[in-house]
Amino acid sequence: MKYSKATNYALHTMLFLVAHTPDKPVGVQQLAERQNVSPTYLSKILTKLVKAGLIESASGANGGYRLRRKQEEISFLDIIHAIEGTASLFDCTLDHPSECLIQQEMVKAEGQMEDYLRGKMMSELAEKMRSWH
Amino acid sequence: MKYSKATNYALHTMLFLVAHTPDKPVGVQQLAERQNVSPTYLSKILTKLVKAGLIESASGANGGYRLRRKQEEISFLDIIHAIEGTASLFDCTLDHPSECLIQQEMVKAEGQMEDYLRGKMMSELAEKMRSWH
DNA sequence: CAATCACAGACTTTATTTATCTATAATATA
DNA sequence: TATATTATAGATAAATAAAGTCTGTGATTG
Ligand code: SF4
Ligand code: SF4
Repeated sequence: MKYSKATNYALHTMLFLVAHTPDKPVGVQQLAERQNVSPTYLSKILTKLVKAGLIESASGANGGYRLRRKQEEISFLDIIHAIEGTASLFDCTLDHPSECLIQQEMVKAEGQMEDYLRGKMMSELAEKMRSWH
Repeated sequence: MKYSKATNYALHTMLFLVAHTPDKPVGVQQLAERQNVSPTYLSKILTKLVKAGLIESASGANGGYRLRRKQEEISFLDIIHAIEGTASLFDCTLDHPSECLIQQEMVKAEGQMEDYLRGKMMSELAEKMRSWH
């Protein structure tokens, strides 16, 4: 079990957009270079973020991506859910999974992780960034 | 990102071993039937649990698997780590991941889930089982 | 109109997971 | 001791998922 590289790309892109000057859209090419990933692939990932309402895109010259919400309203969980989906990490494969005890505990455990990620906003990260980089 | 089916099999097997009469080893055939999985495949999974020291195996007639520790000393996390490994769920693929802020937060989030799983013992589950099944 | 950009879908490649098959080693018991 | 029974190991195959490419289309700017 691993987070996908797509999630990694998405998180780093969001962090960059947050740290970057607001309002001016950033093209996928620039974003892709920083992460050593092909623009077309990154584009596919960012489209998911667009559909999730986290960023917005502008076609044409001087187009690109920019934040849609304020950075203090974007959580890690928002981004991760946009990429990985919201399904549970654990699926009881047996026939009566609706009341599966194991399943229940696994979901609770996952909930702990999600709670943390839900509370972790991009603004906080950007703050730390500024004092380091 | 999903937990593997192997983890599911391992957890259910452990739960069965805990709920079952202690001391008498249980063969992989019996364990496999309950979960609709091939004995050889399950065997491979259980061997990981053996190597992790959670259960022990006995060859030959009347052989099989039995718990090695007391059930109140076996946590969900023990089982999951035995199957999935202990590596972090998130790998920053960029060049300076040692001090990656994103990585740090992801590891913390994962730690929340692990804390829950570390505290969840098989004995507690077996308890609930008894009052249901 | 021409250049620039995002989007969509088909496709390929690579990696991982799941599962099978076969042969070997250990053990009980008849 | 011989035989049946059971776990283990390793090679391999099949299925699934993730990662990445390619190409064409549509929107926007200037
Ligand atoms: S934990 Fe109990 S209820 Fe859930 S699938 Fe396993 S046996 Fe069934
Ligand atoms: S979060 Fe900052 S330090 Fe970490 S990889 Fe991204 S840019 Fe580098």
